[in-house]
Amino acid sequence: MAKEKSIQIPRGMRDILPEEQKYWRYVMKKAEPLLEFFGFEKIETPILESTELFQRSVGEETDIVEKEMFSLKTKGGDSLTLRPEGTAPTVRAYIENGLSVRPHPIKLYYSGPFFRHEQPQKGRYRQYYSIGIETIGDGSEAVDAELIFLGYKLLSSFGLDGYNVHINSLGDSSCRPAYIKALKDYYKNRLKKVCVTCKVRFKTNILRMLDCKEDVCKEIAKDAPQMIDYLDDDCKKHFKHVLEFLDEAKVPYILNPHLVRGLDYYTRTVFEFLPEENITAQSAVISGGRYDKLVEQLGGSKTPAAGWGMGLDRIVEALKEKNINVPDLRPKPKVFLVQLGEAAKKKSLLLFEALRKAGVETKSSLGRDSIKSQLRIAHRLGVKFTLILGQKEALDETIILKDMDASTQETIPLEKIVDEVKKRLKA
RNA sequence: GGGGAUAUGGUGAAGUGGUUAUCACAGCGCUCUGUGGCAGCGCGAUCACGGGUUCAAAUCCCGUUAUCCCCCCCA
Repeated sequence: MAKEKSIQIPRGMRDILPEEQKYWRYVMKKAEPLLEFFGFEKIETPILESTELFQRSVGEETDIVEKEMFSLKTKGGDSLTLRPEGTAPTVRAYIENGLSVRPHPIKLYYSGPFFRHEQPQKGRYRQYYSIGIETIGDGSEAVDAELIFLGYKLLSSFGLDGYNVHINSLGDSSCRPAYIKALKDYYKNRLKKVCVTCKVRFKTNILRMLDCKEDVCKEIAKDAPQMIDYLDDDCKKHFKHVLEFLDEAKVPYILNPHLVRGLDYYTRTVFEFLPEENITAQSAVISGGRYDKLVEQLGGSKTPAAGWGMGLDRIVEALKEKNINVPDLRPKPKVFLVQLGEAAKKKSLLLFEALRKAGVETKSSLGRDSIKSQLRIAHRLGVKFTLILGQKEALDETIILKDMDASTQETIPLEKIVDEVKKRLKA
C-alpha cells in the first residue's frame, strides 16, 4: 500500500513541543505578576481584525502593511487580517468598549501570537509570540520612563542582562514638519547617491532613510540633520525628563538619533532594547514608544498613549543561549502501577482513581501485560515506588509495594496501600 | 525581492560510482503471566522530488521543492 504523503507545517510556523513548554511558562509566570504589580491589567483581543485597522494605524507606506500582512476575504466580502502587532487592536478595544470613561491612565497588557508574512530566519517567524503593554491617557514623561523601566526589570527577572535601551525622540506634529523639511533639503542634492528603496522613501517616509542599512545611505545619514535639534520646547523637555528618569533608575541607555521605527504612529519617544553585543537585524527583544495621535486617528478622542511589545521567541532563544535554569513544571509521576492478569487489571482502575484522589501522581500502562516491560517503563519514568498487583494479590486483597531506588519490596493489604504510599512519599 | 548552505529510518550521524544502504539513540513487537536500572532477537528508509550520464547512482550533472542561515525589514 502506498504511504500517504505527509503534510508539512506552513513556512515560518513552528510547533512548540511538550519539552519546550517550560520556557514559555517560565516567561509568563515571571511576567504576569510583575506587570500586574505595576498596575497593568490583561486584555485579550481577537487574532483577526479588520484590515483597515492596520492600514490606518501602522501606516500604508510601512513594510508591514505593504507586504507582510496575512489578509483574507470573508464570505461576506470584508477584508480581515491576522494581527501583525498588538497596539492597534488594543487601542481599537479601548475606543470601542468605552474604556475612556474609566479613570486614566488605562494600563493594559496582552500576550499571544502575531503574524507577519516575512522571510523567516533565526528569531523571526511568521507566527511569533509577544507580550505587550500600553498605557493610555497619560502623556507625561513618567509614563515613558515607567514603561522602559518595567521592560528592563522584566528582562532581569528572566535572568537576562546585558541589554541597552536605544532611544530617540521623533517630535510631534508641531515640530516634526520643520524637521522633515530640513531632511528633504538635506537629501534633495544627494538623492542620486542613495539606494533604490531610499529614493522611494524620500517621497513616502523620509524618516526611514535614516536607518537604512546600505553603506552609502548610512554614510549620508551620518551628517543628516537630527530630530533632536529640531524638537520644540515641549518635546525637548519631555525627552530630557525621560532621560533624567532613566538616569535616576540606572537603566543603561544609548541615544540613537537614527532610531525611527517602522510604524507610522509613533510620536516623541521611541526605543528598542538591544543586546550589548552581536547586534543583528533580529536582536530587538523589546521595542515601542509613544503614540499620542493614534487614539484620535482610530476615531477616539484626543488621548496620549505609549507602550511596547516584547518578542517572546527571542526571549526564549536568549534563555536557552545563556543556559538559564528554567524549572520544568510538568508533574512528575511518583508511583507506577503494574498489573498482571485480568482480575488485577480490573481492580487497578479503582486503585488508580483512589491514588489520584489522594493527590498521588500515578502512571500506569494498562495496555501492557508483561511485568518486565511495565517495570522498564516505571524505571524510565523515574518513579519512587512501583505497585505490583498480580493475580495472587488480587485474590488475597493485597499488593506489592516496591521501592525502586532501594530495590526492596513488601506485601501490604490493598485497603491500606493509598495511605502507606502517601506516608512514604512524605518521608 | 537578493545571496549562501543543506536535504539518508522518528532523532542524530556514516556511507564520495558496485553493500540485502551502516551505526547509535528512541518507538513498537517477541523471547516473557511474576520483577526495572548495560539481556537477546526482530520490525521500521521508495537515500526530498523529477530528469540526465553510466553496464551500474544515496554518491556525478541539470531542474524543482523544502528547510536553515544572511541581507532588506521587523518582535
